[in-house]
Amino acid sequence: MTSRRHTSYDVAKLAGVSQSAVSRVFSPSGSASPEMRDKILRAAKKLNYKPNAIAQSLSYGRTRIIGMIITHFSNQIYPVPLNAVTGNLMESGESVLLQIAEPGALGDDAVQRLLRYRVDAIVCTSDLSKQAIAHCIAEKVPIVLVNRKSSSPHVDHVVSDNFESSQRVALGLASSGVVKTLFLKGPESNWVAQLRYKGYQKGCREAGMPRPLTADGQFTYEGGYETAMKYSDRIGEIDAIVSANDTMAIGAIDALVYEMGLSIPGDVRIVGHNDSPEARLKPYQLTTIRQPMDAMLKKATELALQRIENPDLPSTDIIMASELVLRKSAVW
Amino acid sequence: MTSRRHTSYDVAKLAGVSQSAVSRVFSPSGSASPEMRDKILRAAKKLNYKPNAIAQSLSYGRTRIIGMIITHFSNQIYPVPLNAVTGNLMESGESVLLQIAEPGALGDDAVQRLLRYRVDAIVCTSDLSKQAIAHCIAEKVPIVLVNRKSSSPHVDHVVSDNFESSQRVALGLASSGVVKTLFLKGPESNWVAQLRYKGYQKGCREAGMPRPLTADGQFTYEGGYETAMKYSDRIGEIDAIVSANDTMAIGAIDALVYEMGLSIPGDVRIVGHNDSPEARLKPYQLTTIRQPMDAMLKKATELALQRIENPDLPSTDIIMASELVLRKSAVW
DNA sequence: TGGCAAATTGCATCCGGATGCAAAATTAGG
DNA sequence: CCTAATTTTGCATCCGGATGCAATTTGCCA
Repeated sequence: MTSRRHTSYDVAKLAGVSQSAVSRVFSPSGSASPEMRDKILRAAKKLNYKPNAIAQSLSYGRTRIIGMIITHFSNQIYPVPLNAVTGNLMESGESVLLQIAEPGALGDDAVQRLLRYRVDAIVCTSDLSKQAIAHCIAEKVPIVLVNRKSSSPHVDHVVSDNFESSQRVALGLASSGVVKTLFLKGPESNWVAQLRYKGYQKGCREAGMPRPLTADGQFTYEGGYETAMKYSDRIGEIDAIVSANDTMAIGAIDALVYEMGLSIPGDVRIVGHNDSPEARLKPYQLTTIRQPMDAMLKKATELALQRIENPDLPSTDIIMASELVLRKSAVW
Repeated sequence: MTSRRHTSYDVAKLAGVSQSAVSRVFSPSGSASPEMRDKILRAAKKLNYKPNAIAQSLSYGRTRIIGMIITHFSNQIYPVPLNAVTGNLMESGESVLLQIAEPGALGDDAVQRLLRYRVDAIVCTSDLSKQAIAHCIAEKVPIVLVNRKSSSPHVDHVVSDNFESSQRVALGLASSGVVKTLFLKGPESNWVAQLRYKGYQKGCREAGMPRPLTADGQFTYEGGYETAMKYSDRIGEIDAIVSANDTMAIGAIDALVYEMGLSIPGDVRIVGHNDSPEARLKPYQLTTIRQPMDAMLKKATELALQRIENPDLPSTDIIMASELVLRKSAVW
């Protein structure tokens, strides 16, 4: 089989018509007579012709590609329901060009690469520099940040109510008699981690609880595990541990229950954030805050698609309500 | 700011040279005098010009994009270390166009979309029809299957030793005195699931164990959980449960330990496959088979890149050794 | 059946860079 | 200092489709 890639010219020649006719038959905006359409479609089928999306992009001025930047956490994939994104986009005929950013770092390189491919928009769950965002704006590429914040007025945001939900955790715990707590923080540089911490502090103040003890668990299992071990002698004074994500909470539980022989929620209550898959497992039954990541990403892609159509829309900030998932590890 | 997208023509005009000069300065193969290079780079910087990758693709005949098709499992992201792929590719200047296929279905649509974008190669962890593969071959797009098998001689494969590793599980269990076992199967249509089942059966035969009982858990937590519950009255006769993936094994453990009050490995031993993140958690400590998914994907992208350079290489089948991870749930 | 509007089709050009070829400029050698 | 070899640079064209415009055909109605 000597087949090379067939083009609209090949189809045109085979069907005995002009290239523009072929183009028109394959374009929703073009029209053609029934016989012509028929002739061309037959020829196209024979050659297994499909329009070259790259060439289309070049003349159409749109690639129908959405750039997506996600962070991966050390040895664990960032639990982004990617299918929420791609599923949503596939219906509108868009594809996803993926970039993965290191957890701490800025996704600036990723942005550059995406811009070079002239993606129609960028959905990003990673930190970006002001400059990177400025580039997107200058090139008029809409950008939607998911659970991140930028000060630029030209950027859409989709976030969950991180501050308020953590605040409510404090109030809830207080209502069940908890007084002394330990808060497991995420990385300083992480906006979400900070909000959850601040929100929890505020909640403690409002509830009349003392300032929580705090420790930095870097969002990792080991961070949670080791923090718990470090507090082993003082654990008696602590009524509850609140963790900025589930991974650290799971680590802490493993230390408390399986190393120190404590029982949960009997000796200590635990609350996490994110409702990750482990949280619902029988040995944990972790009370946690579920952010509707699925819906958030779906919304983010919708916003992106909207803004592609209508670039001058005022920028939108969407805050989606998290849901408290009360399981056995802490109840109120 | 009225900025539109700047092109090589804009840069050329600003620098007072021809467009081809600009192109040459930005192309590794092109050469230019130092002053020209300087003038152009200055102008380019002023306009923040970067070559349009789409336009480059069109004339270069390569997109520098790798298509990737992954499956997602119901409510859980397929645990593909995507960063293994993208990290590897980023170094060679390639990007990833992502498609997500439904678990059962064939990724044929995904292939079509990728072909329309003229990706340089496809890496796929999903099932594909013969026809889809034929299309790739006809269009001379290299395709690498990860943990799947096709009969086509033009396709590269990277798989783990699914059959042999499951076989070894049987021998290992037998050596520790296990006789009667239950095997938790994955979906019929899944090639990996089948191999693990067959391998385990073979191992049983070799070890002189009776044929294992079998149940279909569809690779899901619920599948494992419910199967275990169903066998609750006969669980006394069973020495060990072997599961074709960890998710089902975890489900089974939750049922056995937290519903039926059994102890592991005291009453039943459990073995899983995949070494998923949950497997190492304290309450499970699941003995499992770890396939080097990271290395497999890395190898797959390497193969793809190689074949892009040299399409006539004989096709390669790589089988990577899995590793037995002995934890508490079963020891030998 | 003539005449005009509407639909069909093809031609030419554009999208943004890459590159073969030839003209112009530089360098080297005698 | 002049010619030949070499480098630098620009012109023209190509990659594969989309589309405005004009030419051609078809259809409709009087």
